[in-house]
Parts: sequence; C-alpha cells; structure tokens
Amino acid sequence: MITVTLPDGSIREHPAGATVAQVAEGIGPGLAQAALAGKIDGAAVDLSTPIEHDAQVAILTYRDPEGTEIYRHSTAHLMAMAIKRLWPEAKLAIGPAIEDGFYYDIDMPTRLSEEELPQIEAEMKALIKAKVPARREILDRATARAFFDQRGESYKVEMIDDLPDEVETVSIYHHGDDFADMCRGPHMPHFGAVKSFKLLSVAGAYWRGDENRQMLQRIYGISFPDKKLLAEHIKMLEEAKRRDHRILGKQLDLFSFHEEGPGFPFFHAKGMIIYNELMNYCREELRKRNYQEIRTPLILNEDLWHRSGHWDHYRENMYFTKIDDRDFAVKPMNCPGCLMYYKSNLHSYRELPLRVAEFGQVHRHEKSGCLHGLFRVRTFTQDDAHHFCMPEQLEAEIRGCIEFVFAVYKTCGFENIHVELSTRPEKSIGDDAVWELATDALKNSLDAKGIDYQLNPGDGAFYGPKIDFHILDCLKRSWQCATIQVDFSMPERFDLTYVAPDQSRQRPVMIHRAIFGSVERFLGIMTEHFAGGFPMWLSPTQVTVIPVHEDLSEYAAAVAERLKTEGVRVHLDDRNEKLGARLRDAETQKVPMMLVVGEKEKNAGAVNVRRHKMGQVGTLPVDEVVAQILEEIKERRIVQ
RNA sequence: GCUGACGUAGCUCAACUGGCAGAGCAGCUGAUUUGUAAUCAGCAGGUUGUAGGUUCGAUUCCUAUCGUCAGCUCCA
Repeated sequence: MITVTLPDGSIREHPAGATVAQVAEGIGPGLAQAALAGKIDGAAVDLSTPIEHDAQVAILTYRDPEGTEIYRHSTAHLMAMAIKRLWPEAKLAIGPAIEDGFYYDIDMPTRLSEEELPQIEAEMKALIKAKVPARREILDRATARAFFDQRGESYKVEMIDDLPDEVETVSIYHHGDDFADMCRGPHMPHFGAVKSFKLLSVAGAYWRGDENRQMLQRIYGISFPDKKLLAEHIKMLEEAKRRDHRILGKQLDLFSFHEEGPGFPFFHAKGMIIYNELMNYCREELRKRNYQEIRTPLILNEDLWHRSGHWDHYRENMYFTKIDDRDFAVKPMNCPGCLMYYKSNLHSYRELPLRVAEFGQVHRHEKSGCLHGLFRVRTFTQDDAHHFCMPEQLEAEIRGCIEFVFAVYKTCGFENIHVELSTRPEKSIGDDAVWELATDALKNSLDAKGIDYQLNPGDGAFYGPKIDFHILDCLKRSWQCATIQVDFSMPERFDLTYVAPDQSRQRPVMIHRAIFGSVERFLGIMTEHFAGGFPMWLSPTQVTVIPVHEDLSEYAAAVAERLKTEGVRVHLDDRNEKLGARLRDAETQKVPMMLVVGEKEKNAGAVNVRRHKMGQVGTLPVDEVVAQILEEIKERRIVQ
C-alpha cells in the first residue's frame, strides 16, 4: 500500500500502482467525472498514470487553471486530428492553449477559410462521439525523430532537433490508431471529455514567430466543459464587438479614418470635446502637482536624433523631410525637445525636482498591418512629462508619479490595474550601480505604496528600468498605458547639468512618464470601457431637454438656457417628432441625462429626469437638477 | 511588411451561374402636435475603392493597386 496525500492535507491509502483516476474515484464519483488529469508531487500527469510510491496527489479539473489549459490543449489535439483526417498532407507545427482558447499552426497546401471551419468542427464532433482515447508513449530522441520523419512531420522533427542536448526522451500522444503528436502532456483520457467547443477564426502566423520563415495557417478555437459556458463566451465576444470603439466612434460621430491618411485619425467635433476634457482634467492635475507645461516643435534637425540615439534605434519608425536642403525628422518622441528646453537655461539644485509636461504630438511609421482604430495609429498625442531631479530625489518623484497614475485611473473609472516592473536588459548602457539605484527606486516606491507587481527581468529600456501600468477594462482585456522610466542615458548624451550647493556641476537624473500614454488610445479604451456611455463630464452632449409638445418649447428653451449659462453642454430637442422618437435618439447617442418637460413640470418649475439606460428617475425642481448636474460634472462622477 | 478575407448610397446591408444596381435608417419637402426607445407620405441620393484586362455585356471573372478587417511581427 502507498499513502496518497491530497491538497487539503487528507491522506488516503491505495495499492501501489493505483492510477490517478482511481484516486479520483476514491474521493467521489463527481470528481472522477470532472477529472481531466492529475498532479503527482507537483508534476502534471495523465489520469492513467500509476502512482508507485507515497506522494502528494492532486486531481485537476476544468476549474484549476492548469486543468483549463489541459482541456484546451486536448481540444487543440482533437482539432489537429480532425484536420489530418480531412487533409492527410497537413503538417503540424505547434498547438498550445492560450489565454482564451487554443490554436494550432498547420502547414498545408489547401488554403483554409472560415467556410472550412464547420467541416472541421463536424469531424471533431465525430471524434468526440467515438471517444477516441489518448495514449502516452515515451520514445528516445532518435526513435521519435525517425517516427515523425517517416510521417513527414518536418516541424516536429525540427523541434526535436532543437531540443537541448540533455533531453534524452520525448513523449508522444497517440489518439486512436492514426494520429500522433509530440507533446509534453498531460491530456484528457479521451476526446469524449470535450463537451463543447467552437472554432473561431483562421489567420496566418509565422513559424516560430519569425517573419522570414514559413507562413503557417493558424486556426483559433475555444472549448468548455459545458454548453452554457460556451454560450456565455460567445456572448462576451459579441459584447466586445458591440463596444468596439471603431464602431462606436462612427455611431457617436467622434472620429473617422480615411484612405487619404491611413493611421491618421480625424477628430470630429464630438470626439474633440472628449479629447479636450481629458486634457483639461490632466492640466488641472498638472497644476496641482507643480508641473510646468511646454510645447516643442514637431520637426527638428536630424542631427538631434543622431545625438539622442533615436537614429540608431528608432530610424525605421521615423518620418524624414528636407528643409532648405538640410535633413529634418518628424519627432517620434518628445524627450529630445524637452532636453533642448532644459539646456536653454542654467539650472540650480534649488529648482529640482523640475517637472516638465508636454502634450506632444508624435508621428511614428507603424507597419500598415498593425494599424487598429485609435489603438494603433501613426500619429498620437502623448501626455508626456520629464522630471529632472537629484539622485536622492528619485524615489519621491517616482512615488509621486505612481500616485498620479492611480488618481487619474480612478477618476476615469479603471479600478483594476496591473503593474509590471521591467529590469535591465542584456543590451543596455550605464554601470551596474546606477541600474541598481534606479531599479531599487522603482521597487521601493511600489513597495511603499503596497502595490503588487509582476517582475519582468530584462524587459527594461536600454537606458533604464521602467514600471508599466496595464488597465483592465470591463471585459478583462489588458491595455498598457502609463509608463514610468528612469533614464540616466539622455542626461549624459546631452550633457545636462545643474549647479550644486558647492557650485559644482552635477548630472541630474531624468524620469520619463506618461499616464494616458496616448490620449487617442486612452480615449478609445474609455469608449470601449463605457460602451460609449461616457460619464457626464466627458459626454459631448451632457443633457438633452425635450419638451413634450411644441407649446412647451419656450419653457424647455429656458431650462436649456439656464444650463448653458452654467457651462453645461446642453441640447434642446424640440423637433417635430414624437417624444418617444426624441428619447430614442438621445438614448442611442448615449446622452447621460434627458430632461422631459410637459405641462405638469412647467407649472411646478420642474423637469422630469431620465438617465441613459436607467430610465426615469423622477420629477425635480429645476434648481435642484441644475445643482446636481453641476456637481456631477465638477466631481467627475461616474454614474452607472 | 507578411498571410488570408473583404470593399455596393452618409450608415447598415441586398442584387442567382456575367444580363436594366435595390432596401431600411439618416437627409430634404410636406402632413401630423406628440408624456418616456422609431408618426405618415413624397423626393433626392451611385463612375459598385481605383486603374487595367476578358466579354456583345462586368458589382459579379482575371491582374495590379489603395484601403479595411482577422492574425503574425512590433508597440503608446
């Protein structure tokens, strides 16, 4: 007998050689049913794996993150098998589980399109019905290589060849008699366990992500242990589509794109209101936090970009032009301009920390295939700022930046923020002591604020470490926006100095930070986050006043005028349309508040309040409503 | 940039195997005077992304090109 210790600490006795599946059965029939794989002493294994000695054993179900991965991975195998049956000449590359589903990269002469997906799905269903079993086999390297070579699976052969020398054996999963794939496993015992799945899309993908290598066909799919979960997932995808800022931008008349300027957004009047409100808010915060604001030119002499290192590192993304036969470049970043500003005066230590902000419009040549609404454009405005400080001020400055980021995100409705700290990459400049100082400053600042973060070793910029802030929107999608970078390189390259108390010239440290990142992108993210129903302070139209019929236009106009005098963006809709139609228009344009006025309201000096998506709130005196509206705007309140 | 799909009225989408380019919404004109998500009627709206080609005839087939979308790569 052996002793099996379960995750909850309970202990069970089993005969030696009992399988993980038998342990699951011993615990209960429900668990045995839900079991996908197991863990023996922390190592993931198949259910059929025998336990030979005393061990820690865990049963993995879909609910475990690892179980989910196994579930999806097995579905990827299922899809690969179906494809091999339909197109035996197909060669398999890789097919992992991913964050929301799985994919398989396949090389085959037939061009797949979405139309072939149902055919593959039908084949998969047949394999599920047949409950095709999985069998694991361990082969030594040479045998495995010969096995795949003989089957013409050249990608698998390449993977085996690329394995580190110390790897002696390779595991293979056989599904049924005619399908095999190299795989670490574990896998579900048979395809019957796949209860519900859907293939979503086909796209090209490079073998090993290298654009110089073979383009493969990638098929994406998703699978769930129950139909309801699949239905929910599909609904979520539709919800995301409904919130797409590119579609809402059109519907709400916020911005547009044209063939004449691919990747260069046109901001319409309504989009401009939101854009300016975001900037106004940001400027208010800048004042509170003792920043000064500057503005530097869009085009500067090319020499500057040689000096800054951008020509070496960023040339591909830059636009160049000639003025009077001299070479110029359109700025892709604002820092060199800011450095010119710093250098235009002598600075005393008394001035530090110096906080210099710039809403700088930058241009970057992005590859045509990357462009994506406002999320990926060729020109955008950074809410940029550079802090120049003494080394001993670094930490306090970083803390200030972190506080700034969180304050702005809170106001904008983002509560879930994921923070990452990236440290020194292999290719970098500066000495270790300086890097350590900078990294510690970032780390200490995060710790002092009690912020959890993910460490990305070696992911920093070549000139310094950085903190990135990722916003999680309502659909749990993550967007990198804010960044705080410590930079010792630029002050060096541009020979920045300040005068120290002893009259010596000292080198300041530079912090580079952005909060929205790109104002355009941030606007796009907010559009999706609020599904176009912006908080009142941002809404292009904040209030629509609707008289029930024409005789009440005068009273409605007076209400509207009152709001307008108070600075509210108000619209009087006294068109010759039915009340319902005008309300519908206001609702589809996502106006946060509608004030309906009829005889009753007129006589009482009141309005009937209706809020976007919430319906009627009630009848209130005009004074009270005006006060509420003003307060909601001033407080930048989010009402949902 | 690469692979694939797509491009028809301001918007959303029709148009069989190549045979007179159509609808809803929006717009304009008129009627209707409205109590919480679409009042009715009429009118107007097009070089079918662009440039070639095949054909008696091309929105439809072919080539090129531009753009968009899904990915890959890259990034704010």
